[in-house]
Amino acid sequence: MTFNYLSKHRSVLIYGASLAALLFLMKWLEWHFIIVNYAFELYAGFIAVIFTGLGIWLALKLSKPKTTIVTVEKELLISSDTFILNEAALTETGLSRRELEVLQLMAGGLSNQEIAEKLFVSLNTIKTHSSNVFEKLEVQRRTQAVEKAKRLSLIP
Amino acid sequence: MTFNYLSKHRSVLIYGASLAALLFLMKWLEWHFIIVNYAFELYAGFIAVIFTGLGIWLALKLSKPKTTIVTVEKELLISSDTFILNEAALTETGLSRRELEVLQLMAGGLSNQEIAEKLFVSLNTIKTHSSNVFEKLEVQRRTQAVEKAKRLSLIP
DNA sequence: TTCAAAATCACCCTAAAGTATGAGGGTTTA
DNA sequence: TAAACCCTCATACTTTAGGGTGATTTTGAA
Repeated sequence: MTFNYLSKHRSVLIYGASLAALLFLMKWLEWHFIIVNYAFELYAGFIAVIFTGLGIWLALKLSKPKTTIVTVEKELLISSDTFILNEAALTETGLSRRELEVLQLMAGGLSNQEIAEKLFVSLNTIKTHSSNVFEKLEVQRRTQAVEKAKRLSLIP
Repeated sequence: MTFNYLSKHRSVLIYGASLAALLFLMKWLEWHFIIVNYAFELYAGFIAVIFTGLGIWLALKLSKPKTTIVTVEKELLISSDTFILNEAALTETGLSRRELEVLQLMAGGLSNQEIAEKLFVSLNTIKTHSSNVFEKLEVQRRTQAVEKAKRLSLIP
């Protein structure tokens, strides 16, 4: 902002200085070569061209850039695969780390036996865990547990 | 494009005409009031100011608007709840209408007994259907069936 | 160090799920 | 009309899931 204002002022000053300088040049020429009379039109044309250029330069310098804002809407796919665990729901349900782990494998379609093998624990342990999961999620079956867990964003 | 070019041309023509007219005016003034000698600076200043203005006008007329492209990313939720059944996958798996129906209820977390009651058929019928579903989806358990069905967009 | 969860495992029992086979009745299609 | 599905149901059997109880060991925080 401040820079813009300064540059604006400088441009005007430079323009004024140029005008003054040219007039002095004219005066000087008038006294040294008496050609004012028979070449007035030439001088006028010369000044006209010069100051037209100056005007153009001034205008370009001072004019605010005409900005055409083109709004391009860009589609952003959300949610699709950006999974963020719902910490709030997790703490509210009171699911432990291990229980969440079992729940995830459950959602993957694994049987309790397969989960047990994957986690290197006994089948009974998984049964205990899954029972706890059902209780904490307030459901009766694993399919319901998976469905609810997905709704709560506990699993992708 | 063509309009722009024409307008450009017209501006240049107007500028040239103005210049010529001013020179003629000068000439006329020179002949009618012999004030050329003692007011040369005044004339020069006059011409300078006039053509500065002309230059500014020209520049503003000719300068192309600077186009700034602003990309605005607009979040668009897609898919989230716009479910479209994957007909291709449906025909490929060879699932019948009833089997798909059972699959949907299965995904809702219903037990076979509940599905049977909802569809007013016997538990055995649902067992048969679900067995067929598992076979056609090439899975062993209902949780796997639900998972695969969702992947194939057979169910929301 | 102590105490409370959390994790582990074992039994027992019931319920639900899944497999296999057969069979009757309905619709569609070559 | 026969073949090919589809829907229905039954019976019998096996497997898996789930509920209940109790116990031991780990672990993390006060």
